[in-house]
Amino acid sequence: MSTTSIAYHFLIKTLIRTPLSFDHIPPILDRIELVENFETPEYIFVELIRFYGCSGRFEEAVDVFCNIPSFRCVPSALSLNSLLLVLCRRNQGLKLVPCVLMKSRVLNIRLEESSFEILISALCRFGKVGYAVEILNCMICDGFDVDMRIFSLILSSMCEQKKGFGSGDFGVLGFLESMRKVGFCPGMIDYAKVIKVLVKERRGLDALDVLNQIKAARMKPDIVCYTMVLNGVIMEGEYDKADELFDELLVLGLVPDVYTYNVYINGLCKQNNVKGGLDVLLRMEKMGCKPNLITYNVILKALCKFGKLDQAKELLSEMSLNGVGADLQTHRIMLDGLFGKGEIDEACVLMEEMLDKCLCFYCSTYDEIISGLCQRGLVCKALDLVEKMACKNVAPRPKSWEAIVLAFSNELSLPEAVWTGLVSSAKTQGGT
DNA sequence: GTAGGGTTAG
Repeated sequence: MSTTSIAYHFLIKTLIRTPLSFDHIPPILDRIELVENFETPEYIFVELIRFYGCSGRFEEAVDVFCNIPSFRCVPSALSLNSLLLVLCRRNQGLKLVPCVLMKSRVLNIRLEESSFEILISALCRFGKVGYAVEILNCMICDGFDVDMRIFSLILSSMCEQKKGFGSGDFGVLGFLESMRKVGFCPGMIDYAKVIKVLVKERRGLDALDVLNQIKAARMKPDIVCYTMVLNGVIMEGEYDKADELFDELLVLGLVPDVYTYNVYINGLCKQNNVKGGLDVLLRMEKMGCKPNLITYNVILKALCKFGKLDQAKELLSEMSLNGVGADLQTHRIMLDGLFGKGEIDEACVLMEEMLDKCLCFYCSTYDEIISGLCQRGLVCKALDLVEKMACKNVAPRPKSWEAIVLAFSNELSLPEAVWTGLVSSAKTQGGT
């Protein structure tokens, strides 16, 4: 390498580090091109491309790349990749990519596996998985060895697409199948992602199918996969299959964790088998698996649904003894349960407690309680609650006001508090 | 050998 080229490289490197040096670069390049006659090393262009690209000057970066031959240099995938990398960072740069690819053909640059990888990851990042798949197919056709990471990346992007990729040949399952034919060996994470999407799309039986595929590939599905599939079949109401799955994972020597138990208990509760749910709760504790908030909420909800309020209250104190604090959801479940069983007084107490504890969210049961009180002629009590809600900035819905006004309809005039409440309620409704 | 992917309700 010539001393001159080293000097130019130094000069350019220095300029790149100097702020606002854009104007100084073209004259130097002109000089190298027209006055000097050394073979310019490619890495000088790589640095320039990165520099322009990182400054958002995509066109200039592309110009540098296209003009490389004028500098007595044969461009390779090295400069192409550096250009692709910067262009692929932003949508604006991405638009120039097709042009660059055509130009690189003219320049006789053979795309390398790494070039494809850059393009595919960019397309996946921008949510254009369809194009990523097309490029993947090109790679396969051209006889490239595709890195497993690329398959996983595309699969994972497919799974993250907002619009479900659904069934058929163009879905996740179709992709998985066709990629397996060209040598892709999905790992547990790949399978888990596919299962997750299927369950999310409420296709529990397809998820079960994938679980069987894992087994067919002589792999042992792990507890996460089992848990998701279990959840999937339960959502589809396939409770027999759920039982089979639970037995199966035990036979395989997998240890259910709190997620697994929660899903299973939820399934039992959905079958109205609260007793079964409680049994499993005992069993998991015995096995050393601590129930969490979700475990309790699921069972509490089932107990309340069947009006087993005493048992629910018992479980409530049990959970706090176990160090699991009730959350908003827990309170809502209990409130609904109490109200549903007609225990308005207790529901009132709980409602006040919730407001005191600053669990200050709007809850439709509040309105039901207020209406319920009004219907029983306990309008003063209802007004107390409304006031308490106001203190916590929780506004009753119009339904509550209607009930209150109705309760006063036999009287000559509404109390002032009701008027102001009504007015501010109207304002809020108008504003939203 | 590792991490990582998973649970109620709305």
